[in-house]
Formats: sequence, structure tokens, C-alpha cells
Amino acid sequence: MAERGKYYITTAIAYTSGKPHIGNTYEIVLADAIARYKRSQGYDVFFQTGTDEHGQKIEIRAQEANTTPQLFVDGVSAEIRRIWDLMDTSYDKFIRTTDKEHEKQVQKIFKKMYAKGDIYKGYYKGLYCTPCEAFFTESQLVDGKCPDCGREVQPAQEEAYFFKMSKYADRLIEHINAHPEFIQPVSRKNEMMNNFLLPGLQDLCVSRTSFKWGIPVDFDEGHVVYVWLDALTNYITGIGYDCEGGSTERFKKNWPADLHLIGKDIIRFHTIYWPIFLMSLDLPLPKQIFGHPWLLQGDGKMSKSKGNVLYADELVDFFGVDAVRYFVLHEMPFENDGVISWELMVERVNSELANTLGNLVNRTVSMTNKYFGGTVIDKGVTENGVEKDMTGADVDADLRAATEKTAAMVEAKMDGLRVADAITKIFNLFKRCNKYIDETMPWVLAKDEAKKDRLETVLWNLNWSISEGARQLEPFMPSTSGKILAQLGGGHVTGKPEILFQRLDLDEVMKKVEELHPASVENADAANAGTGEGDSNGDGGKTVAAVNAGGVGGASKTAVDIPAKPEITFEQFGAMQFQVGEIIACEEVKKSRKLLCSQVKIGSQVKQIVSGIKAYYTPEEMVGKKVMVLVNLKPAKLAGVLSEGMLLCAEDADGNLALMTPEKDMPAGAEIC
RNA sequence: CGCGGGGUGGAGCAGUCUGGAAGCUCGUCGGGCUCAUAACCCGAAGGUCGCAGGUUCAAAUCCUGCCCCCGCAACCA
Repeated sequence: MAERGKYYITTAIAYTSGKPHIGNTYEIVLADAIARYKRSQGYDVFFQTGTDEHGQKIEIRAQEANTTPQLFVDGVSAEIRRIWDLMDTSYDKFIRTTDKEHEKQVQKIFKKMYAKGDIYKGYYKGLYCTPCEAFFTESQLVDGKCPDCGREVQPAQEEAYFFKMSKYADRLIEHINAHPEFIQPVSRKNEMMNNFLLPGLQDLCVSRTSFKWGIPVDFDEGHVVYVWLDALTNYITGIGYDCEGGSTERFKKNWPADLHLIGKDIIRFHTIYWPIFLMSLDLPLPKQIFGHPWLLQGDGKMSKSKGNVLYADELVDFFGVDAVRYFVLHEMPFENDGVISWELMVERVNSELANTLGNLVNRTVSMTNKYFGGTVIDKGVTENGVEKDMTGADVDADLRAATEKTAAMVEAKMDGLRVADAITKIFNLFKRCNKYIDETMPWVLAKDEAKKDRLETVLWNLNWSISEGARQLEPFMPSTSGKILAQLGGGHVTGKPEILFQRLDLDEVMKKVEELHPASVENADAANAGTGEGDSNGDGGKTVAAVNAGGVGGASKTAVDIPAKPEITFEQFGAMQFQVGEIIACEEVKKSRKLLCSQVKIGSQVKQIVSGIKAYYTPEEMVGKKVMVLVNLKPAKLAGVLSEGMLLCAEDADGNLALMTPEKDMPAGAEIC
């Protein structure tokens, strides 16, 4: 294979706020398939991935987990890496934004931009809510008050660093127009241009003082570098960039990146801020940015109810690494979001992997053994029993042509990043092979000693075409590719065929899934119930049916178990004030899907309470009800409406709600104790 | 008027930019075959391409309006 030059590909670095699910895993597998493909094409590939570990969210998560941010991200980053490895991904570098070298370079980059005047110190002006310690813009306010707590806000300002985005905006617009391939898919390009670039870029605040878990601005204590400036630079620091001229050979060779593979949700950061940061550093821009769609799980609620939260490692336990790789690569549309579920996985494994591919290898190996003891050579005998005819009209020539053109078709698809289509092309070849077997009917040839050479030719052709296909398969299913080539190739086959993919029974798989998540079925319901999400519309009923059908049982309509909470003291109970409230008025909260806003008379005062029960009560039927109210709950804004308490409801396993009302008539304001 | 995505035979999707015979995989039905993992091969049924208008010789594709679904958004108090 000829050397074709370097190819630097990256994934977005994964945010270490929790275990990555199958959707996150899709990106690394996609990148791996492209990286492997480019390697097979003779490119000198450098493939980088990693974890993004700073930010307030992580600081909070660590606090919740009762640990330090560093220990927290160490754990999550290791877990992410474990899954990346499990998926057989061939990254060359796994960078962490907590790596010392990265942190050092980010500080230098920040300083350089500052020295250049692209970053300046200014004031973050806004309206500040002291209790909430948060800034808001005019448009975020609700009725002129804090959207979080509803209290007054004061104009305030805070020191912060800003990046002069506008300085480079024209250059970026020019670049995007001159390089239509820069943003993929192209539909995203217009989105960026129309929504952000053409209306004019605002300067970006690139430092924070409200939290500590970030890279400190080393010349100004108290400021940490904005996470995106921190995270995006991983693409250059990971390969050894040094803004003071000490960049490594690896950097000089690999930059600019050939492809940044990212999720469609972060296209803006990669196609606007990142190029502008690079311009500020006088570095060339990456050649292409592909915002891939998302892999969604099942159909919303059903997945949750079934304990169907999908993680790569669990799927691998059921189906194997390559089956999961196959699924995420092949089932993902290019531009729209894809769907994954246990059912779809089983279907794909059975039809494509077990039937089309596995069985093809199996039958070919078996016949080669049965008729020729495991080795065949090309006897060159065509259908007519004569010497190879070169007219191209026979089935052999047809198969050969199909085999030979596969590589070119795969290449064309891969060049357009159409990975799913590339895989389809390869499987079309395997289907062609299955057809060839039916066309040539080796078992018939075997009965006629005179056709022995023809039979051998047929098997040789199959051997060749399948091994060609297997080689094409390597970027997508590396281990399967190897397994096939270990079983057949060069006219030789192993003694006994190995089953590549076992056919699966959907019912059995679903049964095991339910065994694997015995609690999740009920917990999910309890969680739904606890959250009071309104749209149970039938799914909940299905859940119960599914549970019972699955033989898990126990979840009857007449009793509901929820996870137990820790014991509390009488004092803690006493801290809560419950009273009977009379609903004297109620209306829908406009612009909300679930909320009703009630005026509740409690004693002599009236409180406004917002509840997520629109799906179960109309405003009309609410009025006049006497209900149980938690009155001393901290007020909060819901959908911009102040809520000063909570109406208590009972909730069944399906999430249906029922208001609590006194069993005998009691006056509004009566204490509940 | 919050942002975004979508509505194509029973299921999951492609096709929409660049109008010109409605396509793929699964499922269903019928047939063939028996080397193989009840698999493979062939054939068939099944769609007014969300609805209503418009442009055009021609619309799934372009334009207008509407309906529905799904994410996200600070809408579970």
C-alpha cells in the first residue's frame, strides 16, 4: 500500500460527568472505523480522543459524590477509557484536560492571546441575584426578577476576560465560503452562518470566577479558563503544540487536523470559536468538521420503563464487540438521528451477521472440507465445463466483478464519510456470494465426478471473494475480519467452521435483559412517579404487561414499591409544615406542557402554587378542592411562574396522579400533623 | 410567535439540496434448494410519501398555511 500522507483525526473529548452510554460510544467507534480505514488506505494516521474534565458541573458532581473533583474525574475518565478499549478502538492518544502538559499549554495560550490583545480584561455586566450567586441577562429575567428564586436582582459587574471574536469573524466567513467541505453535513453550515456569523459575533467571555475547578489564569488569581477554550485546545496540545515555538515533530507533521468528529450539538464551538482561536494563534484551520447525528435509545419512555438504558459494555456482553460496532456504524443515518434498542440489535445480529455473513462463511468452509479436505486451487473451469471464458458473461465473472468493484465503492462512500453505506456495500458482496452458491449449486456438482474441477473452481472463487470482503470489513469489525481470514483464504479453510455470530432469540434476550435489571423496572417506574412526569399515556400500562409477561411478576396494580429513603428524625418531620388548602382559582400555565397554576387559600392568606398535573386535572375541576399542601417549601419559579408551595399527590406505578384531600371536611388552613 | 429534528407500505430507514418511473433492511405470503447457524436463493402482496392549497408538462422533492410526534430549553416544588 502506497504511503498517502498523514491523517489526523480526533473525536470530541468526552465530558467526565458520568458513565458514557451507547450514544457517546458511537462517536469513538465511528472515528475508529474512519481511522482504521484510512490506515488501510496507506495513510499515516494519528487518532486522538480523551476526556474533558473541568467545569462547574464536575465540581458539583464531585461534591454530590462526596469526593474531590480530581478523584471524581480520575474515576470517570478511567471508566470511559475502559469502554473505549472494550470497543476495540485504535486511538493513538488519550488526552485528559487535567494532564499537566495540557494545563501548562493552555495557560501559555491564554497568556499569548492576552498579550496579543485578542483577550482583554473587562467586566461581565449583568443583573446579579445575590442569594443565587448568578448573573442573568435582561431577557432571562421573569417579571424583572430572578428566574431562579423570584427575588430582586441588582445591576452588577464582575471582572472577566473576553475574547475578541469579531476581530476574526470576516476571515472565518470567508474561509467557510471558500471551503464548502469544512462543515459537514452541509446543512449545518447554513445554520452556523445564518444564526451566528452573519448577525455578528459577540465577544466571548473566556474566564470564570464563580468556581475553581478549571485551569487557573496564572497571571490573575481567582480566574479560571473557560472550559471550551480549555477543551478545544486539546486537539493541538495533545500532539505537542507549544505556542512559544517548542512544538514537537508530531505537531508539525499532523497539524492541521484532517477531521474533527463531533456531535451535532457542539458544532458551533468547533466551527466558530475553535477556528477563531486558531487564527489568533496563527495556526491553520482543521480541514473538516463533521457533526454526526445522535444515536437515540428506543422510543423514549419505553426504554426507561424496561430498564432499557443502553450502555456499550452491557450490549457487548449480549452481542459481542463487533456486533455492537456493526450496529452503531451501520444503523446510523448520515444526517438524522438513529435508533437503537434491544429488539433492533437482535434483528440486525440475526439477519445480517448470523444469516448473511456467518452462515456464508460456515457453509463455504463446510463444503470445502467435505468435498476437498480443506484446500482448493483455481482450476479455472467455468459453468460450461470449458476453460475460463473471458467474455464476462458467466456467473464467475459476475462474482469477480462484484468483488473487485467493492473496494472502490467502499472508498467512494468513506470519502464522503458515509460509513453506513460503506458497510452496506461490503454486505452486498456477501449477499452476492450467497447467491453465487445457489446459482452454482456445489452439492449438485459434487454428485458428478466429471464436474469435480468445476466444483473446485466454484469453491475457490468463493474463498477468494469472501476473503476479499473480510479484508474490506476490517475497519468496521476488526475482530470478525480476522476470524474470517483465519478460517478461510488462499484456498485453504480450517477444519471446523467457527460460528461467527450465534442466532439469538428475542424472547430469551428480553428475558435476560429483565433479569439483568430486576430492580430497574420498578425503580424506573418509581423514578417516573417521583418526578411526576405527566405523559404516561399508555406506556406505563405496557410496562406492567411486559413485566408480567416476562415472568418477573410482583408489579401488580394494587401495590407499588418504591426505593426506601433514609430514616428521618421527628425534628426533620416537624420542619415541614402541612396545611389544608382550598383551591380558589386555577389556570393553565401558558407555554408549559405539564403545569397548572393554582391560587390556594390557606387560612387567611392565599398562596400561588404551580403543579405538574395538567395531564390529570383540568383547571375547572381543581377549583373548590381542598388539598394537602406543603406550605413552607422554598418558593421557586416554574416556567417563569412563582410557586410558593407544593400540592401533595399520590402516584401509582404508571405515574398517574391523585390529589390528597382530607377524608372529612376541614377548613382551609387546618394543620396537618 | 423559545430552539432544533421528524411525519415515506406492519417495523426501522434512504430518497428532498440538484423536481422527471417510490427504494433498502426486517416482517408477511407463495415458490425453490438442502452445502450451511430452521439458513440460503427466487417471486408476490402491501404506500393517495402527515393534511390542504399553490408553482410546473411533471412534486416525496419547490412555495404557502395547518396538524401531529420527538428532543432540548431553567416547565416535576
